[in-house]
Parts: sequence; structure tokens; C-alpha cells
Amino acid sequence: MPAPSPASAGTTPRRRAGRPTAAVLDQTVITKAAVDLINRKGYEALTMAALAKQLQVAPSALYNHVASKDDVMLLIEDHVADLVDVSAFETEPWDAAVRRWAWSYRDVFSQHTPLIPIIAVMPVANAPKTLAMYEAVTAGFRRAGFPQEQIISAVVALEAFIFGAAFDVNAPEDIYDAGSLAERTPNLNAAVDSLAAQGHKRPTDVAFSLGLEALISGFGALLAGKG
Amino acid sequence: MPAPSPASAGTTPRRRAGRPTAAVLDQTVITKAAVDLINRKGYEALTMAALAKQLQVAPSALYNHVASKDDVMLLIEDHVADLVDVSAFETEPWDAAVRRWAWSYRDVFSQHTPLIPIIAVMPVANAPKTLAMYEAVTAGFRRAGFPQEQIISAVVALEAFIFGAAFDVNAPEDIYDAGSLAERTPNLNAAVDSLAAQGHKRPTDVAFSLGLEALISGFGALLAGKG
DNA sequence: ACCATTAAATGAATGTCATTCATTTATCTC
DNA sequence: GAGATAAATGAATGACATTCATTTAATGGT
Repeated sequence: MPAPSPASAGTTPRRRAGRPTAAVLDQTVITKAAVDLINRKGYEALTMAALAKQLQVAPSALYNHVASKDDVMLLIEDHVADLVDVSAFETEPWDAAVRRWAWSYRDVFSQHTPLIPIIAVMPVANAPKTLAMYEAVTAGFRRAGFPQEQIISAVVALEAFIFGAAFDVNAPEDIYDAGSLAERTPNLNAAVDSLAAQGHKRPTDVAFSLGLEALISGFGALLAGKG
Repeated sequence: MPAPSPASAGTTPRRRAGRPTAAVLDQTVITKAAVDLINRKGYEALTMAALAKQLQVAPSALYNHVASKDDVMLLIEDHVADLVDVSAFETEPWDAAVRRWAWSYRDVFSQHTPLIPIIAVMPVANAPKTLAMYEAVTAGFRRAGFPQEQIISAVVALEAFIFGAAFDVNAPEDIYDAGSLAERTPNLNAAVDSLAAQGHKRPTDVAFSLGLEALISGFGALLAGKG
């Protein structure tokens, strides 16, 4: 039998199969590696293979800790939910708190739009940080005197607006240029041009502000002691 | 050499490669087949192979008429945009028209949520029916006396809300059940319960109505001749 | 009428994924 | 210590979308 392949200097010996001395993986490190990967290279780069590579592990090893890639997405979502700023609900009046929360929520998820189709539909149980966010928001609404039966509806409506707006952030500025069919859309063109003529802030931010303020003042009318 | 395989009765002879007598494919038939497939089996079933099979054609043949699957998605989007009801902008007051359009838009796209991440970000040029929708809406806003520079922002905000709400329609009713972590979310639980106690209409419709009415009355304040 | 070009199909790769499975081996438990 | 369990490996699998060389019929120019 020839000499066993020598542990040549400078080469880290490849791990053999079998139970390692200490576990390398768990949901926490997988989540961190995934978020890191996304921050550095975007969601297109998030593959199970790339994630495994980042963790210096075989792709199949991940499946000892998560059931599927969608499962990884849920872990990411819960991590990201923690980045949303709900602190204003404890320190500021209702309208200012909603404003801070909504802008923060939109900004965070504009960097994570691939999560939206998943979380918009996925039950929130087992996502502790996401639940913590909802709890903080709901508590803020209650303290402000919002009618109990309308809190969820109002939050769902705000969230719908926020999710839609998060996609918007990633749209190109010329998304409403009619191009070669412009002859048929005079009213649209005129509206687009007159918005561009204003042209200070990002159009997407102007639209978000406009919608958010309308929602805040509409819902504000439901507060106790305002009518 | 054995006899060449006879054209056995009942077997349609397989098409040979080469230019056919009359072209089978174009973007119109591809779009129709795709929409048909989606309506019958959902978006998961929309693969290039399945689409080709539906058209009795090899998958590679599709690529003579579309550049990619995303291209097919855009064709579907433009087809679907035509289903949105904008007629009220020509016959009814502004607020009623927005209401009809928004509900219709949400209902249509709740059946086509996989399109949303694509269209929310994709320039609208070369999508004639989508452009026609925007033109009708924009014209309605202008006729109602909406300030020119705010029309796009208002429409974008409404659309964001509509897209977010479209996802919502497909969520399970118990999406806000905290499950095993319920001890930590008393306010959320109370709000969920008190909404459920009302329990007439679909919660998702209640939330949509609440948000939409807030947006309509908020934007209505911008109309000329309203004070 | 002929011939070169082009359009529209085929089917056989390719490459990228997520996911599964038999196997290996260190650690934990009784 | 023996047996069970946990956590890794690497080699399939099976969906996919997409590309490419090839085939063949229609078309257009001379």
C-alpha cells in the first residue's frame, strides 16, 4: 500500500465525515451567514451551496438544521424583523410613532424584497422577533386609544402599503416612461413630466410620504378623544 | 434493415424538425397558453416545458418568440392588466372610480401575485395594456382636478397598497396566531381576538377597505374645489 | 424558375439548483 | 463499554431554464 497522503504543510486537512468534536452549525450561525451573504452579494447569491461554502461545510449538512431553503428564508425574516425600529411607540405620540416605524420597516424590507412574498402569507408563529414587533405596534395602538377591533385591520393595511412601497424603492426612476407607445398616453406623460419638473427628493419617497400621511390621518380619526 | 416504422393508425406522426407550413407560435398564443395553464394549475405549474407541452411544441421552440421565462411573465402581466376595471373613471365621480379600480386591481392581482415582484420594478414601456390602464387612471385624476405634480405619487401610493393587499388575500386566516409564544404577546392576542369576535366579512377585505378609504379621503383633500 | 436567405421548428446537451440518502464517526446515555 | 444519537460527508437525483447545431419550408430577389 502506498504511503497515505501526507498532511502537506500549508494545506488544512480536509474534514472527514462523522460527528465533529464540536457542532459547527445551528440555526443561529446559519442565519448570520445567510444575512452576511445577502448583504455582501445580494439574494441571487443566496444558494444552499454558497451558504454551505461560507460556513465551510457541505450543502447537505445544512439539512440537519433547517428543513428547506424556505426555512432559511424564514430565519432571515425573523432576524430582519428585529432591525425594524418600534421604539417610538414607547416614547412618542401615536402619529409620530407610526411614522418612524413605517419608514424604518420600509427601509429595512426594501433591502429584502424576496422575503415579502413569503412572509406576507406565512403564519407568524415561531418567529419570535417578528411577533415582538407586532406586539410593540399593537400595544402602541392600544395605548393611543385605538378601538380594539380595528387595530389588526389598521396594522395589516399599513403593512400592505409598506410592503408594496418596499418593492418600489428598487424600481428604476424611468419606470413610467411610455417609450415607443408614448403617443397613446398623453395624460400619463404630462403627469410624469410635471412630477419630474419638481424633482427634489426621490419620487419613491414622495409617494411613500403622501400615502403614509393619508393613512395616518385617516386612521388618526379613529382614535379615542379625537372626534 | 427492418421495415421503417409504419404510420400506425391512430398515431399522429411526430412533427419533424424544420420550418412548418404555418407558424404555430407567436407571443399571443404563448400568452394565452400561459394564462390558461396558470388558471388551471397555478403558477407552480408554469414551466417552460409545461408551456411547450400545452402548445404541442418542443421547449426550445419557445425561445424563437420570447427571450426568457421572465419575458413570458411580462406578457402575462400585460394580459392581466387588461382585466382591471378602469371604466368607472369615465362614468363616476373620482372617489367612486378609485374605489372600483382599486378593488378590481387587487382582486385580479391576488390571483397573480408572482407577477408583482417583477412588474413593481419593471419599466412599463412595451406593455400596451398596462400603459392603457395608467393612462385611464391618470386621465381620471386630472379630470377630477387633482394637482398635476401629485398624480403619479398618489397612483404609486395606491398601487403599493394594492400590491401589498393582493398578497394578503392569499394568507391563511390564522396568520397572526402567536402559537407557542402567545404568552409574550398579550396585546396582539387581544386585538386578534376582538377582530375575530366581530367576524362578519373576510378580515383581509376589512383591512383593505379601511386602508383604501383612508387613502381616498386623504387624497380627496388634494382635489381642487374641496377647500 | 432558381437560389440564397431566413424563420421556425427539433432534440440533444449544459449548467444551476435544491434536496435525499447511505455512510461515517465522535459524543452522550444507560 | 455498548448502543443510540447527532452531525457531518459526498455522491446521486431530479427539476428547471437555457443554448446550440441541425433540419426544413417558405420567401424574396434576379
